[in-house]
Amino acid sequence: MAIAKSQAPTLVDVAREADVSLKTASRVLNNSKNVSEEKATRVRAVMKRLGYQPNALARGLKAQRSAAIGMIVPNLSDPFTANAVHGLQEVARDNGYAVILASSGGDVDVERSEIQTLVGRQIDGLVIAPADSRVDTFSDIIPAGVHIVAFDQLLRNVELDSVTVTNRRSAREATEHLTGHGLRRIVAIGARPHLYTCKERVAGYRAGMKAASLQPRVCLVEHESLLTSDWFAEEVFRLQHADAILTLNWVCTMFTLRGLRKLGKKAGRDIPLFSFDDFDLADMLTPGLSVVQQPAEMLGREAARLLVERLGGVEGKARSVVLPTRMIIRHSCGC
Amino acid sequence: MAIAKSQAPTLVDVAREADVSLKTASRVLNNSKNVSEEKATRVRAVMKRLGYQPNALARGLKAQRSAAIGMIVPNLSDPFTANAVHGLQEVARDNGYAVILASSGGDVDVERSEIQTLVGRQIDGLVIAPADSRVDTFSDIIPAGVHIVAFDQLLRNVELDSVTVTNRRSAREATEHLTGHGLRRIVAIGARPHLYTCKERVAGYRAGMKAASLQPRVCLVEHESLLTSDWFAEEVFRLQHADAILTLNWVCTMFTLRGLRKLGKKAGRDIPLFSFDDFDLADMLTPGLSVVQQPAEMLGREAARLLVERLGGVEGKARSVVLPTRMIIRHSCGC
DNA sequence: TGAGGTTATGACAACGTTGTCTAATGCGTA
DNA sequence: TACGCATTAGACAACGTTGTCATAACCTCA
Repeated sequence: MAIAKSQAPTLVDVAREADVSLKTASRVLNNSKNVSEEKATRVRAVMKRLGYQPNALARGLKAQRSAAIGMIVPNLSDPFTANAVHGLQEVARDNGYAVILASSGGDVDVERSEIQTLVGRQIDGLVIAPADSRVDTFSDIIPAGVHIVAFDQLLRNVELDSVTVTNRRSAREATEHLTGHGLRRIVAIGARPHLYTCKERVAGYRAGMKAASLQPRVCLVEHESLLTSDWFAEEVFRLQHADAILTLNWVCTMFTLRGLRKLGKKAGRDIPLFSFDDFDLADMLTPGLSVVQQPAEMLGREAARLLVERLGGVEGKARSVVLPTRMIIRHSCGC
Repeated sequence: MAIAKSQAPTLVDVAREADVSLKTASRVLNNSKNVSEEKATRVRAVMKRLGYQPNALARGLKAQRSAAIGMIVPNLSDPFTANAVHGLQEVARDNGYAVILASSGGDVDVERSEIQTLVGRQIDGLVIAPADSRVDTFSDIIPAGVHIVAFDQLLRNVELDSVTVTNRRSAREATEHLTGHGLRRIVAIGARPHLYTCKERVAGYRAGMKAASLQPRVCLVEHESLLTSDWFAEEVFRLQHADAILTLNWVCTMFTLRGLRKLGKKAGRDIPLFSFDDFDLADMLTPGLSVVQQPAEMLGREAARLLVERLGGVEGKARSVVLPTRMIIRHSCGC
């Protein structure tokens, strides 16, 4: 193991070594004016020699600003989320912010407690994919001055900066694509109906069905894990007589593919399927999955951008970034 | 928007409101002894009323301990990594640690600079999936007292706590499974040959081939993106006359599936394939992909556990946790 | 020559918390 | 009564940094 410093050097050490006052060393560190070139050079040399690294805790304490942002996601295992965090993290880093990650597991209470922890860490801003879109369950514990960006989901009755996709339109277009194939008993399958994305996508689906004068058939469950093969047999096939399926998020798609297979039905071949969220290898399934692709990484980048701008002093009312999705037509829809 | 505190209350505010000294309030906060039940109750009530949240920056500064750990990963978009971070984050949280996430993109220089940032943030420990296993490129910038856990990769000539899987044995078993099918010209395809995992898996593959008295055929590229269909046509088929393929990580598998398809060959059907890393829907491909499944989330949990134990005061020489993988035989291997 | 301004420098306090030390009180015991 | 000891309480300094202010040296121009 390489030689490690037994004690990390502080600015006081630097100042002493360079034979200047603490304040002068501080000025050099911050590139302030009013430091002679001679001393500045000397200080910089000492910093380099000692491997000096400013203490972000002390800085943050003094400046009332931690240069860190929090991000709360429901579940990092979802590729959509993982890619979003990836994008967010890059933009944050490029702007000098660290990202403290927390996951709520979709539970409002966990979410709340994670937020409190983050607030205690003096985050400058928070990007949150709310676990429940019905009410604002957290603004009351976030001090003024900590900016919030709602990610993916929106909250009712709250004006927050937000980043979302065209959920309603995308769902409608996907639905219309299916009705365009002459399919009539199209069943929309979604989960966590209290989420904004779910509601919007259902609304888009309904609009698409209505446009084709078809009766909507919505099957929602509280949690994706309820999408078992038995459930499909009963709800989707016996009750709704499905002749096509629209899944409203990635996890639903997973469970649907598995549930159908257990019933001996192959998605796309035996029953047309359109789904939300693209993922690696969706194109390698047979038939390839037709999907509404969400720009996950870009969503993360935009969330970071909004937040960084706010932290940089941008004022004004809440801004909403709505990114378009992309329909990727493969073959599972019947094409 | 709910009413937000115009200014987050400090312990001084709490003490004043409760009419006790700052120190007494501090004692209550930390459940120290020597506080009368009466004052303790009063202080706790005030804390609750004001929504007091301790300032982690100040605490960390005083205690020389931030209760945060850093994690550096090459790429969060890889499901293996995402799941690992997920596991790590949970265990860290349950032990009172926040996770600051950084990604290196597999670049040693980026890695180094990210580490310096994290060190500046006074992280108590670091979990790192090194971007290059050849040399220790970072221990010199990490102060003594900051514990390190090597994740997934190992470093040469360095004794660090580490969490890895049985790379060599798993690769050997996968290889032997293929040779067991009577396949002879099995080509191993890997990327980033400087990584420990790659070397180990290649070694395991060689052992497996040797056991069957077969000539090893190793095709390594610097980066997965070089695995184009042209490359496959030339390297794998024209030069090596492959009659089966073993891919050594998830990204390789992605590129291989795509590259083969462009050549009009279907992995598993036209040419047997075994691969490292399971992923969602690997079972839904036709044929289902036979894989070496890595316990990604558990790896993350173990890394966090090792680190938390060290931070809790566990001494002694470096500990290596090696987790077993699981062979999931579907049909792409020829079964 | 001297008033007024600019530049370079450092002493000191403060951010919010906790460790150290001292003080005051009550109580049991010689 | 007087002493020691345990308990409770608070004053103060310190963690590492930066903002505020004071000071000294050096200009410039009348």
